[in-house]
Amino acid sequence: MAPKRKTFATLRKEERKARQGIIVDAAERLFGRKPFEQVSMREIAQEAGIAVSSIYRYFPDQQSLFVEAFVLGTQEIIARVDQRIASGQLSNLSDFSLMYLDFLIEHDHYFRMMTHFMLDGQLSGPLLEKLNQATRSILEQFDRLMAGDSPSERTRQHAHAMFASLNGILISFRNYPGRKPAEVRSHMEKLARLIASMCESHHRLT
Amino acid sequence: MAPKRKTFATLRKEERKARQGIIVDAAERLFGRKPFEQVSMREIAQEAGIAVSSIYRYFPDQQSLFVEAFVLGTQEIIARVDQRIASGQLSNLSDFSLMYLDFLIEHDHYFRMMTHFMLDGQLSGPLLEKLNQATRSILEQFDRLMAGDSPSERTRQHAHAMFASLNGILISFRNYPGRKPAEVRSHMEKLARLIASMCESHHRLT
DNA sequence: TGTACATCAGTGAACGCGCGTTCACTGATGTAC
DNA sequence: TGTACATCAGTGAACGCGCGTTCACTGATGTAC
Repeated sequence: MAPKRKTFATLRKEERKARQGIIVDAAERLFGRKPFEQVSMREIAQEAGIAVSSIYRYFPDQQSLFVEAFVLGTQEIIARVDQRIASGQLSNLSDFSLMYLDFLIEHDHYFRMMTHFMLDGQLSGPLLEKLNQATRSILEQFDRLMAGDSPSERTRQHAHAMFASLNGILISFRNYPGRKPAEVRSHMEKLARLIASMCESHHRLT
Repeated sequence: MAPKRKTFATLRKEERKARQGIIVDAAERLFGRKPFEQVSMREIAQEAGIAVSSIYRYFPDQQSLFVEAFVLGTQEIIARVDQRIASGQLSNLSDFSLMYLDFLIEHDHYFRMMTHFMLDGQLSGPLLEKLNQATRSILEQFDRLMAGDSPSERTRQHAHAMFASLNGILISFRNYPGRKPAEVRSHMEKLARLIASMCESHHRLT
């Protein structure tokens, strides 16, 4: 009895997870179309092809749903980076920075959420913990790449500086007035490369 | 008749400006207490000691009022910087960066607004223009300080990088989990100094 | 000086809207005996 | 195999709230003759 029940129960769990996924996917599709703060539960329901009230079977409230979407995004970027590092691309800081930048330019909604959560931080306990974990993971990626074999306080600082700078570039020039998206992007990349090289040489020399 | 009428009219204008100022001040006081997106017209009215509908005698809508508050903030920071530069303090990039940082840490609501507008950019024409002008002014300050006597494309890039990095520091570590405000601040300052020195030496050397 | 009129600050009450969330219910599927 | 019961996905309609904004009005002050 125990194994059989377990299998059935597991299946249920999996189906539930799959349904949650459908809802999150619908939300992310909408995030691609408009600022995520403006996406309502009604819209998500419509996009997912279900009733509004059904969403509440899978998420206790709107914030949890949004945080879930954010966390999935984080996992995606981390997986992507890990893979590239393992395959030997992404050896220097400049490449890594560009990849981080490009990911966030393309997944703009994800960047918006990140900024929004960083700016507000009015989250209840467990959600906040999830988010901090996500941010920490990203920071560690920077850290690992710069540290090479010997992590140190100094390296950690450079990693922080680099992380902050890239976020700052994304914030500060995203609405660069009078520029086309492609121009904005190339300007951002130029700046990222500049800072990365500054950071690298400084880290090497001192 | 012409001169007399003019005087009267001018007085009226000035009184009007003064009343606008009272409303903006009330708003800013509230911004110090809670995130500015959460400040409602009703609250501002109460804080200013007037009726809600009275606000609409002085501002066409909420957004204009907020933008006005933001623009005044920008003017304040620029005036402050100009003064210090004129008086000979603030000769190097590091000092300048720290001052910029400190201003935004202390006027947190101002930083929030800045980020919010940068992130959204869903403003109608004239308001958008006002904001861009404000941002440009700040960027020019960076530019002027680094350029010394010979402005160049390269200098401009370094200024941009510095500007972005500082904004990024403010965004990325403002909710550094488990740190007290004083610790956060000193961490931010450390990073700002690090980047400024990287930037300075790089700009000098190459 | 007195009178009729224009201007404008200021107001309380109401409008209309969109939102997140809850409720009571249906119907299908699985479980126990 | 049949029956009574439990579980749970899914739903449409409604609740309640807070918000920005508008409206019709009052009363004070300035202007013209």
